Amino acid sequence: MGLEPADVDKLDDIVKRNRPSHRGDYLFREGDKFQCLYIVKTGSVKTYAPREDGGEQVLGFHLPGELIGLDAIEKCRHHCSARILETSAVCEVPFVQLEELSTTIPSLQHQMYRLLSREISQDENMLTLLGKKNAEERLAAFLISLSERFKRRGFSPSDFHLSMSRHEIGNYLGLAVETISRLFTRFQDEGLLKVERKHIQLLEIERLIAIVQGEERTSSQRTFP
Amino acid sequence: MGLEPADVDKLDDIVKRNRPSHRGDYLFREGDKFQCLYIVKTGSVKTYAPREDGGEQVLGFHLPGELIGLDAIEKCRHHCSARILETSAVCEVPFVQLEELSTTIPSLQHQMYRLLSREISQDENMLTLLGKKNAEERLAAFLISLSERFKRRGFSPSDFHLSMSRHEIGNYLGLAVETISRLFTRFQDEGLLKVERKHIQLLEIERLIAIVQGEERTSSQRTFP
DNA sequence: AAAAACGCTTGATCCAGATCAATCGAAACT
DNA sequence: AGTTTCGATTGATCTGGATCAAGCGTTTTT
Repeated sequence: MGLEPADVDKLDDIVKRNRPSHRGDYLFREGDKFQCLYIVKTGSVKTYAPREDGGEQVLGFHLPGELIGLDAIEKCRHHCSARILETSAVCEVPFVQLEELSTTIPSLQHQMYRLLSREISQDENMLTLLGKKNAEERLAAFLISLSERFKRRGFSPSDFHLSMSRHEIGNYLGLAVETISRLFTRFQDEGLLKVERKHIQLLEIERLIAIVQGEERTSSQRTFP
Repeated sequence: MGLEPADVDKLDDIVKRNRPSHRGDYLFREGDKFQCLYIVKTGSVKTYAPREDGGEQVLGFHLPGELIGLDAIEKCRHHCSARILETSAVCEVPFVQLEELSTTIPSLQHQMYRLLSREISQDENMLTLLGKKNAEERLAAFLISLSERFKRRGFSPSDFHLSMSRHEIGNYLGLAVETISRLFTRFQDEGLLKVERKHIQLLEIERLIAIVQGEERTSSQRTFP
Protein backbone atom coordinates (compact mmCIF):
# COMPACT_ATOMS: atom_id res chain seq x y z
CA MET A 1 0.00 0.00 0.00
CA GLY A 2 2.72 2.43 -0.96
CA LEU A 3 5.23 1.64 1.80
CA GLU A 4 8.94 0.82 1.38
CA PRO A 5 9.81 -2.82 2.22
CA ALA A 6 11.92 -1.59 5.15
CA ASP A 7 8.94 0.32 6.50
CA VAL A 8 6.68 -2.66 6.06
CA ASP A 9 9.08 -4.58 8.29
CA LYS A 10 8.91 -1.93 10.97
CA LEU A 11 5.15 -2.02 10.84
CA ASP A 12 5.27 -5.77 10.91
CA ASP A 13 7.33 -5.66 14.10
CA ILE A 14 4.64 -3.93 16.12
CA VAL A 15 1.75 -6.09 14.92
CA LYS A 16 0.87 -8.83 17.37
CA ARG A 17 -0.56 -12.01 15.88
CA ASN A 18 -2.95 -13.68 18.24
CA ARG A 19 -4.07 -17.28 18.35
CA PRO A 20 -7.55 -17.78 16.88
CA SER A 21 -10.47 -16.41 18.85
CA HIS A 22 -13.85 -18.09 19.02
CA ARG A 23 -17.46 -17.13 18.61
CA GLY A 24 -18.60 -14.83 21.38
CA ASP A 25 -15.12 -13.73 22.45
CA TYR A 26 -14.69 -10.02 22.94
CA LEU A 27 -11.93 -8.01 21.28
CA PHE A 28 -12.92 -5.18 23.58
CA ARG A 29 -15.98 -3.89 25.35
CA GLU A 30 -17.66 -0.54 25.48
CA GLY A 31 -15.85 1.54 28.11
CA ASP A 32 -12.51 -0.30 27.83
CA LYS A 33 -9.38 1.79 27.58
CA PHE A 34 -8.24 2.08 23.97
CA GLN A 35 -4.88 0.38 23.41
CA CYS A 36 -4.92 -1.34 20.03
CA LEU A 37 -6.48 -1.32 16.66
CA TYR A 38 -7.51 -4.76 15.41
CA ILE A 39 -7.18 -6.24 11.96
CA VAL A 40 -9.27 -9.23 10.96
CA LYS A 41 -7.13 -11.84 9.19
CA THR A 42 -9.72 -14.61 8.87
CA GLY A 43 -13.27 -14.98 10.13
CA SER A 44 -15.56 -12.11 11.09
CA VAL A 45 -16.31 -9.69 13.88
CA LYS A 46 -19.25 -7.47 14.76
CA THR A 47 -19.14 -4.14 16.53
CA TYR A 48 -22.11 -2.74 18.39
CA ALA A 49 -22.88 0.21 20.62
CA PRO A 50 -25.17 0.30 23.64
CA ARG A 51 -28.34 2.34 23.19
CA GLU A 52 -29.85 4.63 25.80
CA ASP A 53 -32.88 2.36 25.99
CA GLY A 54 -30.73 -0.61 26.98
CA GLY A 55 -30.72 -2.26 23.56
CA GLU A 56 -27.79 -2.52 21.20
CA GLN A 57 -27.08 -1.05 17.80
CA VAL A 58 -24.93 -3.15 15.49
CA LEU A 59 -22.49 -0.73 13.85
CA GLY A 60 -20.76 -3.08 11.47
CA PHE A 61 -19.59 -6.50 10.42
CA HIS A 62 -15.87 -6.78 9.82
CA LEU A 63 -14.36 -9.19 7.32
CA PRO A 64 -10.76 -10.19 6.61
CA GLY A 65 -8.54 -7.20 5.90
CA GLU A 66 -10.72 -4.76 7.77
CA LEU A 67 -9.67 -2.53 10.64
CA ILE A 68 -11.55 -2.15 13.93
CA GLY A 69 -11.34 0.47 16.65
CA LEU A 70 -10.73 3.74 14.77
CA ASP A 71 -13.60 5.43 16.60
CA ALA A 72 -11.79 5.06 19.93
CA ILE A 73 -8.75 7.21 19.12
CA GLU A 74 -10.26 10.51 20.14
CA LYS A 75 -11.36 9.67 23.66
CA CYS A 76 -8.81 6.87 24.21
CA ARG A 77 -11.77 4.73 25.18
CA HIS A 78 -13.97 2.34 23.25
CA HIS A 79 -17.58 3.36 23.01
CA CYS A 80 -18.61 0.20 21.24
CA SER A 81 -17.95 -3.49 21.83
CA ALA A 82 -16.44 -5.93 19.37
CA ARG A 83 -17.30 -9.65 19.40
CA ILE A 84 -16.11 -12.54 17.31
CA LEU A 85 -18.84 -14.02 15.10
CA GLU A 86 -17.02 -17.20 14.03
CA THR A 87 -13.59 -18.66 14.75
CA SER A 88 -11.27 -15.89 13.62
CA ALA A 89 -7.67 -14.77 13.57
CA VAL A 90 -7.34 -11.15 14.59
CA CYS A 91 -4.11 -9.11 14.86
CA GLU A 92 -3.50 -6.34 17.35
CA VAL A 93 -1.72 -3.09 16.52
CA PRO A 94 -0.76 -1.05 19.59
CA PHE A 95 -1.88 2.43 18.62
CA VAL A 96 0.79 4.40 20.48
CA GLN A 97 3.49 2.52 18.61
CA LEU A 98 1.66 2.89 15.32
CA GLU A 99 1.38 6.60 15.92
CA GLU A 100 5.10 6.90 16.73
CA LEU A 101 5.96 4.97 13.62
CA SER A 102 3.74 7.20 11.52
CA THR A 103 5.64 10.31 12.65
CA THR A 104 8.77 8.86 11.04
CA ILE A 105 7.16 7.36 7.94
CA PRO A 106 5.16 10.00 6.04
CA SER A 107 3.60 7.43 3.72
CA LEU A 108 2.30 5.53 6.75
CA GLN A 109 0.83 8.73 8.12
CA HIS A 110 -0.83 9.33 4.78
CA GLN A 111 -2.20 5.81 4.78
CA MET A 112 -3.63 6.34 8.26
CA TYR A 113 -5.42 9.51 7.16
CA ARG A 114 -6.84 7.60 4.23
CA LEU A 115 -8.06 4.74 6.41
CA LEU A 116 -9.75 7.08 8.85
CA SER A 117 -11.28 9.04 5.99
CA ARG A 118 -12.59 5.88 4.38
CA GLU A 119 -14.29 4.88 7.61
CA ILE A 120 -16.08 8.24 7.60
CA SER A 121 -17.19 7.74 3.99
CA GLN A 122 -18.54 4.30 4.79
CA ASP A 123 -20.50 5.59 7.75
CA GLU A 124 -21.93 8.38 5.64
CA ASN A 125 -22.95 5.87 3.05
CA MET A 126 -24.73 3.94 5.78
CA LEU A 127 -26.50 7.12 6.89
CA THR A 128 -27.93 7.47 3.40
CA LEU A 129 -29.11 3.87 3.55
CA LEU A 130 -30.83 4.28 6.91
CA GLY A 131 -32.19 7.70 6.07
CA LYS A 132 -34.30 6.89 3.09
CA LYS A 133 -34.00 3.39 1.71
CA ASN A 134 -36.80 0.90 2.17
CA ALA A 135 -36.42 -2.61 3.53
CA GLU A 136 -35.59 -4.42 0.31
CA GLU A 137 -33.12 -1.74 -0.79
CA ARG A 138 -31.38 -2.09 2.55
CA LEU A 139 -31.06 -5.84 2.42
CA ALA A 140 -29.95 -5.75 -1.21
CA ALA A 141 -27.32 -3.13 -0.32
CA PHE A 142 -26.12 -5.29 2.55
CA LEU A 143 -25.75 -8.36 0.35
CA ILE A 144 -23.97 -6.42 -2.39
CA SER A 145 -21.61 -4.92 0.16
CA LEU A 146 -20.72 -8.37 1.50
CA SER A 147 -20.34 -9.67 -2.04
CA GLU A 148 -17.93 -6.91 -3.03
CA ARG A 149 -15.88 -7.25 0.12
CA PHE A 150 -15.56 -11.01 -0.29
CA LYS A 151 -14.62 -10.52 -3.92
CA ARG A 152 -11.91 -8.01 -3.10
CA ARG A 153 -10.38 -10.53 -0.71
CA GLY A 154 -10.44 -13.33 -3.26
CA PHE A 155 -13.49 -15.19 -2.00
CA SER A 156 -16.52 -15.96 -4.10
CA PRO A 157 -18.68 -12.86 -4.55
CA SER A 158 -21.78 -14.93 -5.17
CA ASP A 159 -21.55 -17.84 -2.78
CA PHE A 160 -20.83 -17.22 0.88
CA HIS A 161 -21.68 -17.94 4.46
CA LEU A 162 -23.48 -15.44 6.70
CA SER A 163 -21.72 -15.52 10.02
CA MET A 164 -24.28 -13.25 11.63
CA SER A 165 -27.86 -14.08 12.64
CA ARG A 166 -31.00 -12.66 11.01
CA HIS A 167 -31.49 -10.75 14.23
CA GLU A 168 -28.08 -9.07 13.88
CA ILE A 169 -28.69 -8.24 10.22
CA GLY A 170 -32.02 -6.68 11.13
CA ASN A 171 -30.51 -4.67 13.94
CA TYR A 172 -27.75 -3.42 11.65
CA LEU A 173 -30.21 -2.41 8.92
CA GLY A 174 -32.79 -0.89 11.24
CA LEU A 175 -35.34 -3.62 10.45
CA ALA A 176 -37.13 -6.36 12.41
CA VAL A 177 -35.96 -9.98 12.25
CA GLU A 178 -39.25 -10.96 10.65
CA THR A 179 -38.72 -8.46 7.86
CA ILE A 180 -35.28 -9.90 7.09
CA SER A 181 -36.69 -13.39 7.00
CA ARG A 182 -39.55 -12.40 4.70
CA LEU A 183 -37.20 -10.55 2.38
CA PHE A 184 -34.89 -13.55 2.02
CA THR A 185 -37.91 -15.64 1.14
CA ARG A 186 -39.13 -13.05 -1.33
CA PHE A 187 -35.73 -12.58 -2.97
CA GLN A 188 -35.48 -16.34 -3.34
CA ASP A 189 -38.97 -16.59 -4.83
CA GLU A 190 -38.00 -13.93 -7.34
CA GLY A 191 -34.92 -15.89 -8.32
CA LEU A 192 -32.48 -13.24 -7.09
CA LEU A 193 -30.70 -15.62 -4.76
CA LYS A 194 -30.78 -18.96 -3.08
CA VAL A 195 -30.69 -19.07 0.67
CA GLU A 196 -30.44 -22.07 2.91
CA ARG A 197 -29.96 -21.24 6.52
CA LYS A 198 -26.71 -19.24 6.55
CA HIS A 199 -25.53 -20.20 3.10
CA ILE A 200 -26.20 -17.58 0.44
CA GLN A 201 -25.88 -17.82 -3.32
CA LEU A 202 -26.45 -14.62 -5.24
CA LEU A 203 -27.95 -15.63 -8.57
CA GLU A 204 -28.66 -12.23 -10.10
CA ILE A 205 -26.21 -9.68 -8.77
CA GLU A 206 -27.19 -7.21 -11.50
CA ARG A 207 -30.79 -7.15 -10.38
CA LEU A 208 -29.76 -6.81 -6.76
CA ILE A 209 -27.67 -3.78 -7.70
CA ALA A 210 -30.66 -2.38 -9.55
CA ILE A 211 -32.71 -2.74 -6.38
CA VAL A 212 -30.08 -0.90 -4.31
CA GLN A 213 -30.31 1.95 -6.78
CA GLY A 214 -34.01 2.23 -6.04
CA GLU A 215 -34.99 0.93 -9.46
CA GLU A 216 -38.71 0.38 -9.99
CA ARG A 217 -39.36 -3.24 -9.04
CA THR A 218 -40.67 -5.53 -11.75
CA SER A 219 -42.36 -8.13 -9.66
CA SER A 220 -41.78 -11.56 -11.16
CA GLN A 221 -45.33 -12.65 -10.41
CA ARG A 222 -46.76 -9.86 -12.55
CA THR A 223 -48.75 -11.75 -15.20
CA PHE A 224 -50.92 -9.14 -16.98
CA PRO A 225 -48.74 -6.53 -18.65
CA MET B 1 -5.35 22.22 21.66
CA GLY B 2 -1.96 20.99 22.85
CA LEU B 3 0.24 22.76 20.30
CA GLU B 4 3.28 24.95 20.99
CA PRO B 5 2.74 28.65 20.16
CA ALA B 6 5.37 28.39 17.42
CA ASP B 7 3.49 25.50 15.87
CA VAL B 8 0.23 27.38 16.07
CA ASP B 9 1.87 30.10 14.00
CA LYS B 10 2.94 27.62 11.36
CA LEU B 11 -0.58 26.26 11.21
CA ASP B 12 -1.90 29.76 11.09
CA ASP B 13 0.27 30.50 8.06
CA ILE B 14 -1.36 27.89 5.87
CA VAL B 15 -4.95 28.75 6.81
CA LYS B 16 -6.62 30.96 4.26
CA ARG B 17 -9.28 33.30 5.56
CA ASN B 18 -11.94 33.96 2.98
CA ARG B 19 -14.34 36.83 2.70
CA PRO B 20 -17.84 35.95 3.92
CA SER B 21 -19.86 33.59 1.77
CA HIS B 22 -23.58 33.83 1.31
CA ARG B 23 -26.57 31.52 1.47
CA GLY B 24 -26.52 28.99 -1.34
CA ASP B 25 -22.80 29.35 -2.13
CA TYR B 26 -20.93 26.10 -2.53
CA LEU B 27 -17.76 25.30 -0.61
CA PHE B 28 -17.41 22.32 -2.91
CA ARG B 29 -19.58 19.99 -4.91
CA GLU B 30 -19.82 16.26 -5.12
CA GLY B 31 -17.15 15.09 -7.58
CA ASP B 32 -14.81 18.07 -7.06
CA LYS B 33 -11.16 17.35 -6.52
CA PHE B 34 -10.28 17.47 -2.84
CA GLN B 35 -7.88 20.34 -2.06
CA CYS B 36 -8.84 21.85 1.26
CA LEU B 37 -10.53 21.19 4.53
CA TYR B 38 -12.90 23.94 5.63
CA ILE B 39 -13.44 25.39 9.07
CA VAL B 40 -16.59 27.32 9.85
CA LYS B 41 -15.75 30.54 11.72
CA THR B 42 -19.23 32.08 11.79
CA GLY B 43 -22.53 31.06 10.28
CA SER B 44 -23.45 27.55 9.20
CA VAL B 45 -23.00 25.05 6.40
CA LYS B 46 -24.79 21.89 5.35
CA THR B 47 -23.26 18.89 3.64
CA TYR B 48 -25.31 16.47 1.59
CA ALA B 49 -24.72 13.49 -0.65
CA PRO B 50 -26.56 12.56 -3.84
CA ARG B 51 -28.71 9.45 -3.57
CA GLU B 52 -29.01 6.81 -6.25
CA ASP B 53 -32.66 7.72 -6.73
CA GLY B 54 -31.78 11.32 -7.59
CA GLY B 55 -32.64 12.77 -4.19
CA GLU B 56 -30.23 14.12 -1.63
CA GLN B 57 -29.27 12.98 1.83
CA VAL B 58 -28.28 15.72 4.26
CA LEU B 59 -25.22 14.42 6.11
CA GLY B 60 -24.72 17.21 8.58
CA PHE B 61 -25.05 20.80 9.65
CA HIS B 62 -21.79 22.49 10.54
CA LEU B 63 -21.53 25.26 13.09
CA PRO B 64 -18.66 27.57 14.06
CA GLY B 65 -15.50 25.68 15.00
CA GLU B 66 -16.43 22.58 13.01
CA LEU B 67 -14.41 20.99 10.26
CA ILE B 68 -15.73 19.95 6.84
CA GLY B 69 -14.30 17.64 4.20
CA LEU B 70 -12.62 14.85 6.16
CA ASP B 71 -14.46 12.21 4.15
CA ALA B 72 -12.70 13.30 0.97
CA ILE B 73 -9.14 12.49 2.03
CA GLU B 74 -9.18 8.88 0.96
CA LYS B 75 -10.22 9.28 -2.64
CA CYS B 76 -8.93 12.84 -3.05
CA ARG B 77 -12.41 13.68 -4.27
CA HIS B 78 -15.49 15.02 -2.57
CA HIS B 79 -18.44 12.67 -2.58
CA CYS B 80 -20.73 15.15 -0.95
CA SER B 81 -21.51 18.81 -1.55
CA ALA B 82 -21.25 21.62 0.99
CA ARG B 83 -23.47 24.70 0.82
CA ILE B 84 -23.65 27.81 2.94
CA LEU B 85 -26.91 28.10 4.92
CA GLU B 86 -26.55 31.72 6.05
CA THR B 87 -23.90 34.40 5.57
CA SER B 88 -20.79 32.71 6.93
CA ALA B 89 -17.05 33.07 7.28
CA VAL B 90 -15.27 29.87 6.35
CA CYS B 91 -11.51 29.25 6.36
CA GLU B 92 -9.69 26.97 3.97
CA VAL B 93 -6.85 24.66 5.00
CA PRO B 94 -4.93 23.20 2.03
CA PHE B 95 -4.71 19.55 2.97
CA VAL B 96 -1.35 18.78 1.36
CA GLN B 97 0.27 21.53 3.42
CA LEU B 98 -1.52 20.45 6.55
CA GLU B 99 -0.28 16.92 6.01
CA GLU B 100 3.30 18.10 5.48
CA LEU B 101 3.11 20.18 8.61
CA SER B 102 1.76 17.23 10.57
CA THR B 103 4.80 15.12 9.62
CA THR B 104 6.99 17.63 11.44
CA ILE B 105 4.69 18.35 14.40
CA PRO B 106 3.73 15.12 16.19
CA SER B 107 1.12 16.83 18.34
CA LEU B 108 -0.56 18.12 15.20
CA GLN B 109 -0.58 14.63 13.78
CA HIS B 110 -2.13 13.39 16.99
CA GLN B 111 -4.75 16.09 16.82
CA MET B 112 -5.58 15.10 13.24
CA TYR B 113 -6.10 11.49 14.26
CA ARG B 114 -8.37 12.65 17.03
CA LEU B 115 -10.42 14.85 14.72
CA LEU B 116 -10.90 12.07 12.21
CA SER B 117 -11.77 9.63 14.97
CA ARG B 118 -14.30 12.02 16.44
CA GLU B 119 -16.01 12.32 13.08
CA ILE B 120 -16.36 8.53 12.99
CA SER B 121 -17.85 8.50 16.49
CA GLN B 122 -20.33 11.17 15.55
CA ASP B 123 -21.42 9.28 12.46
CA GLU B 124 -21.82 6.09 14.50
CA ASN B 125 -23.92 7.99 16.96
CA MET B 126 -26.10 9.12 14.06
CA LEU B 127 -26.42 5.52 12.87
CA THR B 128 -27.86 4.60 16.25
CA LEU B 129 -30.29 7.47 15.95
CA LEU B 130 -31.49 6.48 12.48
CA GLY B 131 -31.48 2.78 13.26
CA LYS B 132 -33.98 2.66 16.07
CA LYS B 133 -35.15 5.98 17.42
CA ASN B 134 -38.65 7.22 16.71
CA ALA B 135 -39.56 10.62 15.32
CA GLU B 136 -39.73 12.56 18.56
CA GLU B 137 -36.53 11.04 19.89
CA ARG B 138 -34.79 12.08 16.68
CA LEU B 139 -35.96 15.67 16.77
CA ALA B 140 -35.17 15.96 20.48
CA ALA B 141 -31.68 14.57 19.85
CA PHE B 142 -31.20 17.06 17.03
CA LEU B 143 -32.20 20.01 19.19
CA ILE B 144 -30.03 18.87 22.10
CA SER B 145 -27.09 18.44 19.76
CA LEU B 146 -27.50 21.97 18.43
CA SER B 147 -27.91 23.28 21.96
CA GLU B 148 -24.70 21.66 23.18
CA ARG B 149 -22.71 22.79 20.19
CA PHE B 150 -23.91 26.38 20.54
CA LYS B 151 -23.13 26.28 24.25
CA ARG B 152 -19.60 25.01 23.67
CA ARG B 153 -19.00 27.96 21.35
CA GLY B 154 -20.31 30.48 23.85
CA PHE B 155 -23.73 31.02 22.32
CA SER B 156 -27.00 30.54 24.17
CA PRO B 157 -27.82 26.84 24.52
CA SER B 158 -31.52 27.55 24.87
CA ASP B 159 -32.24 30.36 22.45
CA PHE B 160 -31.06 30.10 18.87
CA HIS B 161 -31.84 30.49 15.21
CA LEU B 162 -32.36 27.51 12.90
CA SER B 163 -30.51 28.30 9.71
CA MET B 164 -31.89 25.23 7.96
CA SER B 165 -35.41 24.61 6.66
CA ARG B 166 -37.85 22.07 8.08
CA HIS B 167 -37.32 20.15 4.88
CA GLU B 168 -33.57 19.93 5.52
CA ILE B 169 -34.10 18.88 9.13
CA GLY B 170 -36.50 16.17 8.01
CA ASN B 171 -34.11 14.94 5.35
CA TYR B 172 -31.26 14.82 7.87
CA LEU B 173 -33.34 12.90 10.42
CA GLY B 174 -34.97 10.54 7.93
CA LEU B 175 -38.43 12.07 8.47
CA ALA B 176 -40.97 13.93 6.34
CA VAL B 177 -41.30 17.72 6.51
CA GLU B 178 -44.82 17.36 7.85
CA THR B 179 -43.60 15.21 10.72
CA ILE B 180 -41.05 17.84 11.73
CA SER B 181 -43.69 20.53 11.64
CA ARG B 182 -46.12 18.48 13.73
CA LEU B 183 -43.42 17.64 16.27
CA PHE B 184 -42.47 21.29 16.74
CA THR B 185 -46.12 22.05 17.35
CA ARG B 186 -46.45 19.16 19.78
CA PHE B 187 -43.25 20.00 21.67
CA GLN B 188 -44.50 23.56 21.98
CA ASP B 189 -47.93 22.44 23.19
CA GLU B 190 -46.20 20.34 25.82
CA GLY B 191 -44.21 23.33 27.00
CA LEU B 192 -40.86 21.84 26.00
CA LEU B 193 -39.94 24.74 23.76
CA LYS B 194 -41.17 27.82 22.03
CA VAL B 195 -40.86 28.00 18.28
CA GLU B 196 -41.61 30.89 16.00
CA ARG B 197 -40.56 30.34 12.44
CA LYS B 198 -36.78 29.74 12.71
CA HIS B 199 -36.36 31.06 16.22
CA ILE B 200 -36.18 28.34 18.89
CA GLN B 201 -36.25 28.64 22.66
CA LEU B 202 -35.69 25.45 24.59
CA LEU B 203 -37.72 25.76 27.79
CA GLU B 204 -37.18 22.33 29.31
CA ILE B 205 -33.84 20.95 28.22
CA GLU B 206 -33.99 18.25 30.91
CA ARG B 207 -37.19 16.80 29.53
CA LEU B 208 -35.82 16.95 25.99
CA ILE B 209 -32.80 14.96 27.13
CA ALA B 210 -35.15 12.47 28.79
CA ILE B 211 -36.93 12.06 25.46
CA VAL B 212 -33.65 11.40 23.64
CA GLN B 213 -32.96 8.65 26.13
CA GLY B 214 -36.18 6.95 25.14
CA GLU B 215 -37.85 7.74 28.44
CA GLU B 216 -41.52 6.81 28.68
CA ARG B 217 -43.44 9.90 27.62
CA THR B 218 -45.70 11.49 30.21
CA SER B 219 -48.11 13.23 27.93
CA SER B 220 -49.04 16.61 29.37
CA GLN B 221 -52.67 16.16 28.41
CA ARG B 222 -52.96 13.06 30.58
CA THR B 223 -55.68 14.00 33.07
CA PHE B 224 -56.67 10.76 34.88
CA PRO B 225 -53.72 9.33 36.75
C1' DA C 1 -33.35 -40.46 22.81
C1' DA C 2 -35.96 -36.94 24.95
C1' DA C 3 -36.24 -32.28 26.07
C1' DA C 4 -35.09 -27.73 26.27
C1' DA C 5 -33.41 -23.69 23.98
C1' DC C 6 -32.69 -21.04 20.15
C1' DG C 7 -33.00 -19.19 15.57
C1' DC C 8 -35.93 -18.92 11.69
C1' DT C 9 -40.20 -18.69 9.20
C1' DT C 10 -44.98 -17.54 8.40
C1' DG C 11 -49.47 -15.47 9.27
C1' DA C 12 -52.50 -11.83 11.31
C1' DT C 13 -53.00 -7.38 13.00
C1' DC C 14 -51.66 -2.73 14.18
C1' DC C 15 -49.69 1.81 14.01
C1' DA C 16 -46.15 5.54 13.38
C1' DG C 17 -45.13 8.18 10.12
C1' DA C 18 -45.51 8.82 4.92
C1' DT C 19 -48.21 10.71 1.52
C1' DC C 20 -51.81 13.48 -0.38
C1' DA C 21 -54.28 17.73 -0.27
C1' DA C 22 -55.41 22.25 1.10
C1' DT C 23 -54.50 26.55 3.24
C1' DC C 24 -51.73 30.01 5.16
C1' DG C 25 -48.13 33.42 5.62
C1' DA C 26 -43.79 35.58 4.84
C1' DA C 27 -40.66 37.24 1.77
C1' DA C 28 -39.20 38.39 -2.91
C1' DC C 29 -40.53 40.46 -7.26
C1' DT C 30 -43.08 43.37 -10.35
C1' DA D 1 -49.94 47.49 -3.23
C1' DG D 2 -50.56 43.36 -5.68
C1' DT D 3 -48.77 39.00 -7.23
C1' DT D 4 -45.88 35.13 -7.34
C1' DT D 5 -43.15 31.90 -4.91
C1' DC D 6 -41.77 29.02 -1.43
C1' DG D 7 -41.75 27.29 3.22
C1' DA D 8 -44.64 25.92 7.02
C1' DT D 9 -48.76 24.22 9.02
C1' DT D 10 -52.76 21.29 9.53
C1' DG D 11 -56.02 17.67 8.35
C1' DA D 12 -57.30 13.18 6.14
C1' DT D 13 -55.91 8.91 4.50
C1' DC D 14 -52.83 5.20 3.42
C1' DT D 15 -49.17 1.79 4.02
C1' DG D 16 -44.61 -0.43 4.94
C1' DG D 17 -42.86 -2.57 8.25
C1' DA D 18 -43.36 -3.39 13.40
C1' DT D 19 -45.41 -6.18 16.59
C1' DC D 20 -47.85 -10.11 18.25
C1' DA D 21 -48.48 -14.95 17.95
C1' DA D 22 -47.73 -19.63 16.43
C1' DG D 23 -45.28 -23.17 14.64
C1' DC D 24 -40.97 -25.46 12.89
C1' DG D 25 -36.28 -27.10 12.41
C1' DT D 26 -31.57 -27.43 14.45
C1' DT D 27 -28.62 -27.64 17.74
C1' DT D 28 -27.41 -28.30 22.51
C1' DT D 29 -28.23 -30.22 26.93
C1' DT D 30 -29.37 -33.85 29.88
